[in-house]
Amino acid sequence: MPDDDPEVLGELLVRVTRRQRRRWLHALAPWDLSPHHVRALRVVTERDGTRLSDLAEALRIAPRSATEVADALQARGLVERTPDPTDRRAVVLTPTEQGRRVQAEIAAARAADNRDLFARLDPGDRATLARILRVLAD
Amino acid sequence: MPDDDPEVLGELLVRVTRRQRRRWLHALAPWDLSPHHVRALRVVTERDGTRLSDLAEALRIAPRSATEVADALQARGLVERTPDPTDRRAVVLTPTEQGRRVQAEIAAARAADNRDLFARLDPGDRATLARILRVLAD
DNA sequence: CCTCATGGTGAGGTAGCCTCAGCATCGACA
DNA sequence: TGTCGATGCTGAGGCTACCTCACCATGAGG
Repeated sequence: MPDDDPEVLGELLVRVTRRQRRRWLHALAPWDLSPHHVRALRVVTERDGTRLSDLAEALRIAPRSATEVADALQARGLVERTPDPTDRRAVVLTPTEQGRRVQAEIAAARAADNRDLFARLDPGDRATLARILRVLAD
Repeated sequence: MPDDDPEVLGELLVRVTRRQRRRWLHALAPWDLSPHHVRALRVVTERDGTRLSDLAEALRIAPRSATEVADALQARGLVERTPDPTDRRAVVLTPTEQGRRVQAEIAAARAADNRDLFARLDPGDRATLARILRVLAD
């Protein structure tokens, strides 16, 4: 089996990402948040004033499920629900002070995680990998 | 942000694998099997005569959950439960004829999927990618 | 205004995990 | 050889994260 066999590459790719996912899960433990909640928190802190429907779209889940994600983040004191001033049907989510802090901490943890993983490559290989991945990501 | 920034690399990596996962999910639709069930079927067809406890370990789930996975595959006529001749407490799973056929078809689909994805790279880049991923996979 | 579309949520269902308890059997040891 | 803790599987019951469907309030265009 040659080294550029697509099967081998696919297998390697899943191995690397599985490994990385596990590391990430472990790194997340201190905050007791699922990756999905983390993603939601990130969406909410990125664009200030996120509608539930926007959140649903960003997370690619049904609107009804976005309600539950919002409930969870709100219960943890990370976001607040406030009425949308421009549409009285709508609700916008805004991060609390704690939400912003947690989001920042988690972003730092992710950065550290990535640095850790890719530190095994020299700068040249990192650039090469980036180029190749860009081709695959389209 | 330089091209070899770990953050960028991490982001690219998840983008590529998310894309690939979606393609895979789509490719799997004709058989109406979840990725997890596919993985289970593969485990069972690889080593002939798989104990439930072995399956649980291979899938990294609790033994009780392996029972359910086995139920599902059995209900679809893909595997059979037979008593273990060497231990009357145990149950071994063996693929049915149909199970083997489905497993082979799915393996072919995966191969096609991988060929598709990596066809965008020339052989040199494929080999380079393999080398780099091997470093990351450890 | 009236009507239809849109934003959020209650109710209720499913899939896939889990733990705990229970039963049969195994294997080691007195 | 009888006993007893360990092992293999499964029933019962629970949790989480999704889903659809129905409902209500509000918005926006005739």
